[in-house]
Amino acid sequence: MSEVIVEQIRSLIRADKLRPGDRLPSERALCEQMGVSRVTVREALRVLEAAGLVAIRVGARGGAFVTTPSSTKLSANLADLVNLSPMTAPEVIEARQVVELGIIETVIERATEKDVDELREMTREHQAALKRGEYSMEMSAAFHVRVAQCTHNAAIEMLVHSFHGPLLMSLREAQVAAPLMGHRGTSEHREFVEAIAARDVEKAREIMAKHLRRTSQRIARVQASREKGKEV
Amino acid sequence: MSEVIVEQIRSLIRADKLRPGDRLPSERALCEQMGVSRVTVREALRVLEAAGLVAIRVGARGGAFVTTPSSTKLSANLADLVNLSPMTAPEVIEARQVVELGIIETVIERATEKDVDELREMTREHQAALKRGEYSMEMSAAFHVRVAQCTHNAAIEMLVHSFHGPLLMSLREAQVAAPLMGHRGTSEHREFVEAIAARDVEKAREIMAKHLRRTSQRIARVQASREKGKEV
DNA sequence: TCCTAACGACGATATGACCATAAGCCGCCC
DNA sequence: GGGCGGCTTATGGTCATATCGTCGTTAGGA
Repeated sequence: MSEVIVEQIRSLIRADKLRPGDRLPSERALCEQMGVSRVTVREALRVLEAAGLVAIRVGARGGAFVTTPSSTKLSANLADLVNLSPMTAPEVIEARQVVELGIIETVIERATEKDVDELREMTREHQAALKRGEYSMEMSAAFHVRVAQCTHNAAIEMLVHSFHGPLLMSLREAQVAAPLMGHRGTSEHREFVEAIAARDVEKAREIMAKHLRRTSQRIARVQASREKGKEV
Repeated sequence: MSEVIVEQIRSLIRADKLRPGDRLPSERALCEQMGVSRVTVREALRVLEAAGLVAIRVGARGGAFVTTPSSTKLSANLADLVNLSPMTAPEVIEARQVVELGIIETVIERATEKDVDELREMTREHQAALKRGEYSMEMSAAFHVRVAQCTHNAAIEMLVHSFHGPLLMSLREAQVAAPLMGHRGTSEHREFVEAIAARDVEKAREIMAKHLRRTSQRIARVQASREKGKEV
């Protein structure tokens, strides 16, 4: 079975026998090596690719390369869960609130001067973009991710990153990206950064709580109107 | 490309044209329908299967059935990320602490009588198992997941559930499941349940914080000894 | 009526062939 | 002599066909 091949390669990667950037043998070589047909090997590689463990390039010197995994695939899977399972967008938002509020203390504790400077720069750019009418949900998401990076904890960063994918998609699907009310959003971002700079946990919590509450209300309205649309 | 097929089917599922339990056409039928070969269709189905969107059964009346997605696959992916990416076990634990402490307020707000009763029953069973020498990490994980269920939020539940998978694996790999120090763990669990029953947020937080701190120290020791083992 | 054996539908795998792509090489032309 | 374009070749992508294992299903016999 091809599942066996998948597990075999996966464990090779886990055991550090294969490291990110390494190239696996060619499909034809793997066939021979494992004693199976090319179809089977290909199915295994496809699964690994879908899991984000390898990237496949075509052409000469192509093949399957071990990748340093990222949260992208995870985010995509999460998006599926949100859309297909008993998990609803409001629930995801609530989870997001737990995380983003929960990390504030750590953020304030660990944010470096560089972190704060970059956050300030980011809010400046966002407000400029807003004036040009180019402010987007992606920028807002980027801000929240950058805040999470201040924890200097890859797991937390990934968590926040993962949450934004599904939410963005949820909004995009509903095609309501236009009326952003970005003014209050960006100025809240700026206030939040200053609270971090001042190492004021209480204030930062307060601002972020308000900010997330507004966002969640907006998404709730979107959700409601979409449900309504379904009924019609 | 088979990616196209994947997206096509995926969007069919998203658009509710295909619902959980539905059976997709047979491979041979899909070939004809999409104008591609069986290999291509199979690769697409394998990817969907790996993503947890369909389950494939063999034999007569077999085929690809749309599944109601669960967090299982997501959890597996998360485990990969933990093991393969710059993300370390201590980082995951910190993230877990953020979530499990962050939800306490919600847990206390929403826990029903039934929730509390079941938690009490669970701790009783666990203490009995401990006396029989059968207490395991799985039981501890189950407790934390059950607590998360009290939020009645599928996203949060999945989050906590996902965290325990990688951590358990991390411990099992290091083969240190034996010396559990389960006595303090289970009694802390019991105290925690009573704090929930009493709707005492502060006390619950305090107990859980202490509990998680002890667990994280234990895992840190495991990590340290494993690193040491690697060097040798 | 009930049990069993043959049938058919369907996925799993194998084989061999051909196409598309892209990197590297070599020769041609300036 | 150097730069550039076409050729070579390794490699993934796709296809057609064939065979096998696994099941429901069903028909025939006890």
